[in-house]
Parts: sequence; C-alpha cells; structure tokens
Amino acid sequence: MEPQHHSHTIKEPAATLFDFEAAARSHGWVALRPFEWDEATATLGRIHRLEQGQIVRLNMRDDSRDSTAGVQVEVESAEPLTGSQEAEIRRIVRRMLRLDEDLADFYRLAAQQNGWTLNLKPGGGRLLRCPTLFEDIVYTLCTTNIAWSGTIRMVDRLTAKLGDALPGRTDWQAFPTPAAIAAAGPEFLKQETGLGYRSLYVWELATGIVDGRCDLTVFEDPSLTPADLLKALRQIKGVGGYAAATILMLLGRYEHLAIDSELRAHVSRKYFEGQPVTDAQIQTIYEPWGRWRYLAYWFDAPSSA
DNA sequence: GTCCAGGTCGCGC
DNA sequence: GCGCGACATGGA
Repeated sequence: MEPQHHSHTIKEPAATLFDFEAAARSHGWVALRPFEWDEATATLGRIHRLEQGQIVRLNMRDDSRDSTAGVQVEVESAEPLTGSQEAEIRRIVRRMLRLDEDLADFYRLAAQQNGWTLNLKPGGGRLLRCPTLFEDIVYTLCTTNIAWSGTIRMVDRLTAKLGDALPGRTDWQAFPTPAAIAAAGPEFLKQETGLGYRSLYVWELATGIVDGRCDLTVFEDPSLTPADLLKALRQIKGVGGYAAATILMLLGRYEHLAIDSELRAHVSRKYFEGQPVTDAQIQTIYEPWGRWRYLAYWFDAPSSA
C-alpha cells in the first residue's frame, strides 16, 4: 500500500442471503486478471478503470454483521473519490458480486429435487462477474478452444500490455478499455498477447463498441427473452452456442446450458458411465431445473468415481 | 513431431 | 440444416 494513495471504505448490503466467498470463488473468473484472491485475508481484489479514467484498486471482503450480509470494499486511489465515483464503484461491486440477484426460487427448487446433490452453500449460487459486460465477453472469448491455463495467460497478457495502471503502481493495471484494444489493432494482439486467431474477434468487438456499431447495453434489457438474447449475442464474431450461453449466465439468465467439453465430460462420467453423450441427452438431464439449468449443472456434484 | 484444449467460422453438399 | 477442415498458441 503506497502512503500517497487515498483509502476509502464502502459497505454494500446484499438484497438477500449472501455468501461472499462463494460468490467470489465459485467459478474461474477470480483467477483472471485483474482479479486476485488473497487466501490469508479472504479478500477479492480488482484493479478498475472508472469511466472518467481514474484507476482504483478495490479490496472486497465479507461484511456480515447484524444479520445483514454484504461486502466491505476498501478503495485505494491516487486522488480522493468524488461522489459520482463512489456511486460508480457501488454499482460495479453490486454487479460483480450479483448483490441484487434473488436466487430464492432456485434454492427452493434445489431443496425439492430428489436424487440431486448440489455443492451449494446457503447464500451460494452467485457467480462472479466483471465490472462490465465487455470484460465478461472478452473473458468468455478467451475460454473458447483453449485449455484453462491458456485463458489465464491470454487475459494476463492482455491486461499487462494494454491496461492502464494506478499512478505509482505500474503493476496495478486495470483491464484494457475497448478504445485501448481497438487502437492496438489485431496484429498487436496476435503478436503481444497470444490471443491467436481470437485477436480478430476481440478487436472487432472493441472496435464496434468504440465506433458505436455495437451497443452492449441492449443486452441488459430485462424485457428481452433468453432466446432473443442468445440470437443477438451470436451476432458477435467468435460467439457461438457455448459462448452465448455463458454470456447469458453472466447476464443473470440461467435457462440455457453452455455445452462444452467440460459439461460433456461431466455428464458422461456421472450419468452415462463414461460413454459419449449427445447434446440432447445433456439437455434431458438438466431439463427438470427449468430456468435454473445452468446453475444446476454448475453446482452438480461430480461423480465420486 | 503429434495431439488437443471449457469452440467457432465458412464452406460444400 | 449437417459434416468437415482450418484456425493460433502452448503444454503434454
């Protein structure tokens, strides 16, 4: 911690039952920069670039007191926070940890389903998101056709090469903005970040946002059906069936499974004695979960074998 | 060297 | 609408 930096603490309550550590760690995003997890203090860190360009470091911890579950956010910044900056931080913290999602319906269903054992803690079921949908989509593109170690490496380099840093802390870099990625160009991405053929997809997405062709805020419209969203998401180059369903999950819609090699392997092992499975068979397995299919799969206990 | 990883695209039928 | 090869990269 640099002495010349300002530190400011914010508390945000959760709308409903909430498990901070489960929200932070239940899926892989926590391993992707600029997220970090500190085991000793159970702290989720993220460097973030605010809309006006100021870089902040957010240190998020559990804040469960007086029967009010929530998160405590320590903000480190070069300059004192303005009111609108604090409001922006509150917004992104609520988005990252899904403090406004109500999963009561899912919990109820989980308690009723016979023959299912979900690895689900009370207040669990929230899956960590990035501060912005753009970042979530780039992360998702970096999970396609690659081993998880490759995803970590690509996101790491992308951030290291193109992310703005907190003044005085060159290692505290935010995730790059669409403008930075667009300006870098596809060749730079390919040469410097190891994104491979995904470079063009990520660059096109960033460029579309910068010049206004692509407006990601439309995906946050709650009146859109999951089917509409899937169709619209697949218009993004590089986003196929798996990625679209993953992004749907990140948007808080859980009715579609993101069928990939992991899900196939899981269903094959647990329900088909290791035999190959079709997509239709996978759909059938999780069909009883209705609009909670994705979460049912995600927390479905692996076969003990 | 060869194969493949938490897929997707663009083609040809 | 379906099957197929190509696609960048790094690790096994």
